[in-house]
Formats: sequence, structure tokens, C-alpha cells
Amino acid sequence: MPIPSNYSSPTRVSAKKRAFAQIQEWIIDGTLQPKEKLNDAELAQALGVSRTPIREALQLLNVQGLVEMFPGVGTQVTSVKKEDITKILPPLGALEALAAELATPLITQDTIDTLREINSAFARAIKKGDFYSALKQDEKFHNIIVENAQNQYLANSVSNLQAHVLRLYFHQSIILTDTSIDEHESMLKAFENRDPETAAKIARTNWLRAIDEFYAEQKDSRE
Amino acid sequence: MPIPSNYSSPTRVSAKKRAFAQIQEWIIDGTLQPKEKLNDAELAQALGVSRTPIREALQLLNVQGLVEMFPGVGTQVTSVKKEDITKILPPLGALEALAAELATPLITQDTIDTLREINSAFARAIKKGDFYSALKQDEKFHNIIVENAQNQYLANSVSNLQAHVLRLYFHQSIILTDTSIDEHESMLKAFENRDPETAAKIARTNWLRAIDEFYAEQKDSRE
DNA sequence: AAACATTTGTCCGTATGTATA
DNA sequence: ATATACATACGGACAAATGTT
Repeated sequence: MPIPSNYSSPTRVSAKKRAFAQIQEWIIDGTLQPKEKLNDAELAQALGVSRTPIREALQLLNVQGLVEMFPGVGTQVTSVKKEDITKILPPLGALEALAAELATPLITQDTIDTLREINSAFARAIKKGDFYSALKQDEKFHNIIVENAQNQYLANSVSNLQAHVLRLYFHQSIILTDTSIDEHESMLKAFENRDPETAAKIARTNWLRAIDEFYAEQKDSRE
Repeated sequence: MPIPSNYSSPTRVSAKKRAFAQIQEWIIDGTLQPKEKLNDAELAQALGVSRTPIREALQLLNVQGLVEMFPGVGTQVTSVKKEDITKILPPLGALEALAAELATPLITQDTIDTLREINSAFARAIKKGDFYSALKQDEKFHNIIVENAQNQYLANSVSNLQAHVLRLYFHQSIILTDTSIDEHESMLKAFENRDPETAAKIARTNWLRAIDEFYAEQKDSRE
């Protein structure tokens, strides 16, 4: 029986990592609801592993702020209020603004072209009303900018906040609008002009605007 | 035999937390050097616990970026170059600027007075040449501002970066100068004037200046 | 007040994987 | 290439702590 040569690479991940990814996904997409109790023995059985990797995964999720642990009492999914976007987006906006600023002198025209393509896909998804796909494109767009800032400390800080943004999307706090399409293009223009201040300013606005839009939507739905 | 009434509270911490705090301290103060190998069995014996809490503590330190783990191979203290301040301080400065901005409308005169006292202690420590004490006062000063921003996501992001700043201090990358004394006072004035833009700008400069001073010092020592 | 039930915290043995002789 | 040494990854059992009946 022939053995595929690329056998080891595809799924050689530890039980801990699989548990982490799976539980995180369940929390983000709402399968595990806020305040829901997390019993490590149950999760262990559900994922077919022992308690050890589950415990370790839960501790990492605790650091990320997705679960809270009460020693000797219990572990649960952290609660999340829709208004939390007002807490999460300002720091994320500040960091993404810095990322845009730092990336400006480093980014290549090739990368800018790639970003332009992603923004087109983002635009198509928005027009089609496929908001989940739009969200993924938006995430890809911003991640490429962060990568190009070439600062691991910055990248880590951003990724910790991003999980929360994703969760808020599933809790209907984040609304994607076509305003972002033009903002993205303006950022690309700023990159091409090597204008870090403008790039930073747009990046920040791009995130903070979502706060205003959320409250406008809230107001609409009350009327 | 009388039992102290406040017995349970003082040292009722888990082995994991003790291990985490101890190992983190050793890494920050240089007892455990960059690139040094971390054997969990050894650490377990040194701290008088089993390997489990050590493993868990190391995983948290890994997330914090103080240790790197190579599955199945080994765990070691992350390397740190003095130039890393140019990577760490920009995101920290951006977040502290945001903290100052958000704290401006929320901070009370009482708190401002407390900050002024801390800045006096900071000034005295600088004049005396007691830089470690100055560092602790500086940390206290900034932490109070972050607390008053009342944003847990922001506070978490900041504290993750702070451990690295402390380690850089012990590696002689961070230099404290008396310029900070006046900058702190200017921030307090901005708080009293309820001027968030100015407060944010000073907070950011206060951190970024350390980069310039580091390179000036490097240059001096070459001459 | 005390024993109980539940859940987390810790210990240690074993399996698995990697690097080296 | 095989074997060997070594470190991590995981599993399962026990101990400790908490809240409750």
C-alpha cells in the first residue's frame, strides 16, 4: 500500500490545539453561549481526548478573554454585551492605525494590488448581501496590513482582539456597510502616496465608524 | 493556639499561579537568560510541585511571548534584542495614548492628586539615581491612567506588553530620564483642562521618546 | 454544623515524537 | 539506518476546595 509522501504535514496538530480551535469556534459562532458552563470532563468526552488538553485549551481561552475561570467553582463562557463594541473597537482601531502607519513605507506595489483585489471581493460580497464572506475578506485585508507592519508584538495584540470582533459579528453587533469599500481604497491610495498619517487616520476611522453605525441601527430598530 | 483571622486570604494561590509568577520574575530579571532551556521536571523540583502546574505556567508565558515552545523538542526563554524596544514601544504608546484620551473625561481630581504624588516620588527616585524604584513609580502612574480608561480589553492589551518593557529595563534597553517628570505633569494639566487630544499626544510621546534616547545612548557609548 | 456532591487542581506514569550517536 | 536518550504530550487517578443539603 503506497503511503502518501505528504502524510505527516497536513493534520499533525496536538490535541490541545485542536481543542483550542474547536472550543474557540464554538464560542465565537454562538454554539457555546455566553455564561454557558464549561465542564472539562464533558468537553473531553465530546472531543475524544482526556481532560488535560481541554484544561490547557481553556486556560488559553481564558487569557484571550473568551472564558472565565472561578477556581474550585467552575468555568464558563464570558458574557458579552452588544455594547462591548464600544470597548473593543477603540483599542483595535488604535493598533490598526499604527499598523497602517508602519506598513506605509514597507508595503510593495504588488501587495497593494493584492489588497485591491481583496477589496473587490469584499465589495462583491457586500453587494450580494453575503456578509459572512465580506467579513472574512475584510479580516484578510486588515491582516495583510498588520503583517506588513513587521511587528510581532503589534500582530499579537491585534489577533487577541480580533476573536472578540468575530464573536460580536455573530451577536449582531457588527454591521458591515459599503462605506468600508471606499475607505479601503482611500487607504490603498495613501499607501501609494507613501502618506502614513492619512493611512493611519483612515484605518482608525474605518473601525470607529462601526460604533456609530451600531448605535444608529439600534436607534432605527426602536423607531 | 490562636489562629490569625486573616489566615486564608494572604497565600491562598494555586501552584500554577505561583509557578507562573516566579518563572516570569526570573525571566524578567534575567535569572533565566534568553535562549536558556526550560526543563519542566527541573523547574518542578525547584518549586516543589509536580510538572503539571509548571507546564501550564509555561504555556501562559508562551502566550505572553516570554518563552517559546517547540513541540516534542524543547522549551526555552525567548531571545530578546535591545532593539526590540523599537517594536514594543510603538504599540504600547498607541494604547497608552488611547488610555489617556479615554480617561480624560472620567478621571477625578482626587485621582489626579494621587498621580501628582506618584510623580513626585518618581522625581525623587530619578534624582537619587534609584532607577528601579523610579520604574515602579512610572509603572504605577501609567497603570492608574489605564484603569481610569475603564476598558478591560485595553487594560489586557497593555499588561501583556508591560512584561516585555520590564524585561528590557533589566537588559539595559530602557533608560529613564528626568524629561518624563515634566511630561507627566503636562499630562496631569491636560486632564485638569479636560483636553483628551493633548493628554493622548503627551502619553504617546512619553513612550516613543525612550526609543530616541536609547539610540542616543548607543551612539554615546560608541564615541 | 457536618457530610455530600461536584468541579477544579495536582500528581505521576506512560506513550509519542525528535534529535543524536 | 537503527538504536538510544531525552523531552514533551497525554491519560487517568487522587486530592483539595467550594457550595449545598
